[in-house]
Amino acid sequence: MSNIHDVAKLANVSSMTVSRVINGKGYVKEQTRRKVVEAMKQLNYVPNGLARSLVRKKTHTLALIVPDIRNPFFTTVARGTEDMALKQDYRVVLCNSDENVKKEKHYVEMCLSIRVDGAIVVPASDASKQNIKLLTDFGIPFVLIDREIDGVKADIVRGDSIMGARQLVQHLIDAGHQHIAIITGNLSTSTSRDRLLGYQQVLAEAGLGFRPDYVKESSYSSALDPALIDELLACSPRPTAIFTANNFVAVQTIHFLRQRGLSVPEDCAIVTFDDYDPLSLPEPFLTAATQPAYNFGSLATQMLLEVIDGVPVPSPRKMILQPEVIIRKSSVTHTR
Amino acid sequence: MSNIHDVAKLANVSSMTVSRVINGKGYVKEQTRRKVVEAMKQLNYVPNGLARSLVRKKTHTLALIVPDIRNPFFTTVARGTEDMALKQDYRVVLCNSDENVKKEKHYVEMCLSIRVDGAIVVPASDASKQNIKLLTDFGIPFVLIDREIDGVKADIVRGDSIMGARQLVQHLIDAGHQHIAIITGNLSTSTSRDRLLGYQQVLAEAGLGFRPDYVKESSYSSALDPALIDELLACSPRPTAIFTANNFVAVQTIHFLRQRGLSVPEDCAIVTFDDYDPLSLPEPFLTAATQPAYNFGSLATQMLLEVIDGVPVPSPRKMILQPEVIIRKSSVTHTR
DNA sequence: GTGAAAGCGCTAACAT
DNA sequence: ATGTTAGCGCTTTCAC
Repeated sequence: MSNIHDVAKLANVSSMTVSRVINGKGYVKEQTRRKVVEAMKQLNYVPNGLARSLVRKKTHTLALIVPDIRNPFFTTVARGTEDMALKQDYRVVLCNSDENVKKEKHYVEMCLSIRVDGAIVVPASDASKQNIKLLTDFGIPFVLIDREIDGVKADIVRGDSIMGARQLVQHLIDAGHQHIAIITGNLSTSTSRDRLLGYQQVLAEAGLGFRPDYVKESSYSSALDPALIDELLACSPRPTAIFTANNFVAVQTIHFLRQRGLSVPEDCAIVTFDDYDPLSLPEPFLTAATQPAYNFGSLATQMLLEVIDGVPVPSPRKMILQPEVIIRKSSVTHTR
Repeated sequence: MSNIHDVAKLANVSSMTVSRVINGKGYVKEQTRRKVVEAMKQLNYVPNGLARSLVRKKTHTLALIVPDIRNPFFTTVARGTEDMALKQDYRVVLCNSDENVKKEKHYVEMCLSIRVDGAIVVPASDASKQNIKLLTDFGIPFVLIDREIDGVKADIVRGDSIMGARQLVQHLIDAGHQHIAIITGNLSTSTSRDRLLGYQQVLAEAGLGFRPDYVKESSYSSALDPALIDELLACSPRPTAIFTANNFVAVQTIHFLRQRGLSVPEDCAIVTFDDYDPLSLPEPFLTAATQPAYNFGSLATQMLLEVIDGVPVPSPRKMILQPEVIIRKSSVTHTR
């Protein structure tokens, strides 16, 4: 692989002139320029990005750290990020934390090592605080997506989990449900806490009272423990509806309910946060509070690039996008 | 951000000694080592990966180029790749070609510029040949996944599309279907051609004869044109079953059929290649030839790293994994 | 318009 | 066991 000196030699100029041609700045006589371009072609020259980044102190690389790339929600976030980044000539290194703060730390350290220009992070949990601090300490600009971190002031793009939860639970109450359970995600994430909060608020407002045994904590990404379902079913009275933390939990909940001979929505209605991805269902079934995942990604990237480019903006900036509740069969018993 | 010289100065040693400590090779007196480690901590020192890669001519970075990160199949491939790469201390830059050879080229050029150590590619189409040639020209090791390219000899991990197609179509014939249509992916991909081939083979063997008007070409990732469905329905006799190119096409086909008042499988059975991702369906519906996507990713990465490490292996190596056909409701009319 | 020198932060190779 | 020198491939700065 040839380098800038090879090109310079072949074109009978200095490497500085070649550099000017590559970057299109500084004065170069048209004739010289052509000689150089010709030499570059002949040698199949591709500038070495490493060397360039080293001297310029700019890598044109962003990191996107998400908890689970298999979740369609984050995949869509990734597309939003990638499209926006590409548009502004940045590349994105995709990192998968597995909802694991330690793995997340590994990736943050990688970010430092390869000198990314900025990071977009969906924090694994509140304990991600230490990882965020690393970014701060090293002066790497970042934007959070989806989840706030307790005690961290940072730019963020997220949904309104309280509001989404309120609407979903209100919908159940309107449909006549009085015994509504909830399966939350890991409560060390802000979205889980907010969804629980919205649930509690609406129950209280409806005078339905809060039953701790109707609340089960699970996780957004890992396997749902069927024992939780059994515990809920053993409650008296048995819940007639469940609000699940996200698409993933919903699917598994339905699965376990059916396994136990219960049908949805007749025996138990289900509402959830986050839709399936559009590709997945021939016939959408789940009542869901859907979020504009693609926009989460593209907006966060836009915000990040503004910070990187030194655009003067107030800090921290919080963009809170409203979910849209879509009523489907999983929560509607009677045909209208 | 401090550099190796700062550390050296603080520890009262040369930067070479610091380098030895960082890399844990060469002799360093324990006492010196401790001084250096102390200095590194104090300065929050993180070695500059760019400089290191530049001199070592090794980036410990792989590129994974896939046609669509939103397709669960490729997402799972990505996880397999990432997990295996991480295990061997490589990072993965994820690139999305959008089934678009031009965008793919952009990413290949990026690979050259950032000097990735190797690439894993699901080629967008046969026209990806030129992009593959770029990699070859610059001596960048690569492994293909899923799709062969006409006239390119390269390491590859892929499924057996012919066999999968054969089994799916045979299943339909066994169920009594005589009029079986097919909606293929873009025929400039080898998998599409192979699936069509398997379809034709089995029809011929069953003496059913091949009807060109039963064959429609679509695409794996982009929107299905409903006109294709109308054309199929207008055939005489009307097909009683359709073999679709992949999960994506299947879902859209079912959607359009239902829109036209036909039910699946009663009015028209559906079989397809590639399953949904496990997260997506509370109640799996589609009869599918499923492929071990995670293994595609991890095996390909393993092969690639062997090449990079100069392990002597025969070349090209082809790993062809068998699909598993799972019969579900979309193709079974009668309860047994 | 073009070039020479210096240096980005690191390590390989050769001292000592 | 540690240091010195040179150079990876590029750009910044200043000179001509």
